[in-house]
Amino acid sequence: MTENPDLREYWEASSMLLPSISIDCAIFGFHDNQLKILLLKYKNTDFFALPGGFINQDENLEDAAARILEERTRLKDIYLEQFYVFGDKSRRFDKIHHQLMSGSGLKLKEGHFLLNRFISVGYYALIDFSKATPVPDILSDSCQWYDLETVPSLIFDHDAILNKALRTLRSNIDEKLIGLNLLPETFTMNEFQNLYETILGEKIARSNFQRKVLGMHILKRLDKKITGGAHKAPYLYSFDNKGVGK
Amino acid sequence: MTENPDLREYWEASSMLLPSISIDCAIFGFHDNQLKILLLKYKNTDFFALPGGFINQDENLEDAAARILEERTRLKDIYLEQFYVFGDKSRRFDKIHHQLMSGSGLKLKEGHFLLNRFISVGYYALIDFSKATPVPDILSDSCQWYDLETVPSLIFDHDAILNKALRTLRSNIDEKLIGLNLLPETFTMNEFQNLYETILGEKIARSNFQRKVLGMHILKRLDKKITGGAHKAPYLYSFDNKGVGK
DNA sequence: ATGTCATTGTATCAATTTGTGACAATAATA
DNA sequence: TATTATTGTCACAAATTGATACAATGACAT
Repeated sequence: MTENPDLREYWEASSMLLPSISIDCAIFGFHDNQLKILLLKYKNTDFFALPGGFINQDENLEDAAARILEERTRLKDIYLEQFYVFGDKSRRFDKIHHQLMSGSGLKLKEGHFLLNRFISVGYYALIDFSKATPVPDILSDSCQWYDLETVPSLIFDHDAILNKALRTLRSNIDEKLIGLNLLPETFTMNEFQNLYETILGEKIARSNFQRKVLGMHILKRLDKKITGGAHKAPYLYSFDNKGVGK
Repeated sequence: MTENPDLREYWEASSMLLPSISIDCAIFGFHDNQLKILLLKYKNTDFFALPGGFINQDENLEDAAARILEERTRLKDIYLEQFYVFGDKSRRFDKIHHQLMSGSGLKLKEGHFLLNRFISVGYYALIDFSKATPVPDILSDSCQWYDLETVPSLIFDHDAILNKALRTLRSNIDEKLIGLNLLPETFTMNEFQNLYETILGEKIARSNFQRKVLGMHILKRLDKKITGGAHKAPYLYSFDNKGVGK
């Protein structure tokens, strides 16, 4: 039933993996003033999920998360942060897995490791949207960005996972210097403010925002200016990496 | 070599457990104006560790943490919070486990589950010191409170775990209403302030602290007063549980 | 070139929050 | 009844945050 050698490999790797543990990644990007989330769609189904994976026996948890992220985005050395562990006993998704597999023309043998209960470590990643190259995994036919406003509903308990990721993102917005990872190299104050407003879901007074972030001394003002519209040109900024942030 | 039936049971339960995953608990109490941590000392060794355990196949992660906590303190329904997952590949503690076991007159067979790599979910618990009854586990001869100022060094990576727990506790002090769980039913403003100062490791101006916490509207002032010393008697307070906290 | 336009950078003042110190009130003790 | 140490509260200063105003300035239209 499975002739594809990649699939075979995927299948038989389970003895190299730590049992019972998985990783799910909420990968955030920012584009067109919208916060985006990267989702997989399983082949021949309408099932969406957060990218995830497992941990190799000889791999650090952190490295496994980074690897999973790299596999879906082609990006290395990315800001990643644990946000929660999902460990309910209901996290045995055998029925859904059977459905997902049949979408790929596969049948899971009884006792297959995917049919077990998993405890999943949630990581969120913040990436520069323009640099990512979304790559579907072997069971999915698309890996795409979705506006957070209009996310489809997700399988497993991934709705809850995404929700928790978002709440953590919001509450970390100041201390974790989130802009640094979601914005491109250079950006205007306006773009930075839009990111804040989008994550927090509320408007911020322009002049106060400027005062606040300049007061943090994390920005370097570039003397160049941008060619925008019929109005005063804004400065460009970049983050001033003096030992801070990723 | 092992004749003790409890030990036998402990031994053979491993097939009921989720493999590769453990839980470690940093259990905090507050007494004599000191923040305390509950530690186990392994039998016939000088090895100290945070209380920990494993997750039953049919048990929620959260419930497992609560059970482990209850086993060491006899307390149910306690404030518990995840703070981090420790997942380095170096977390295979076979050598130390062999040493620990020989303290209990035991020898681990090759392939015993304890000799594998574990990923550990860290929980911290806040408890009312006066209500806890520390209970050693089957491999330890003491379960005792230690001043955080003078904690002995811990085995495995438990020093790092305790450290992370403390940092999380500090940064959560305001939003998580930590006093509610560490203080007895009723307490004076001074005791509350001492708790804050101890956790944060810094002095707070008395009048500001009072203004701040009263402004939170989480305290109920009890009209009674305490019999203290030769000075004005302070009010007693209790937490005003209007849907907040635990 | 010149004037118009929309947006930007900064200044200003009000409102709120936080830091510091002072002081009267008061249980227990002498 | 006076003394003492601590408590609850207030009053003011300093700092932070919120709201608004306004001059500066690229691009475009004329």
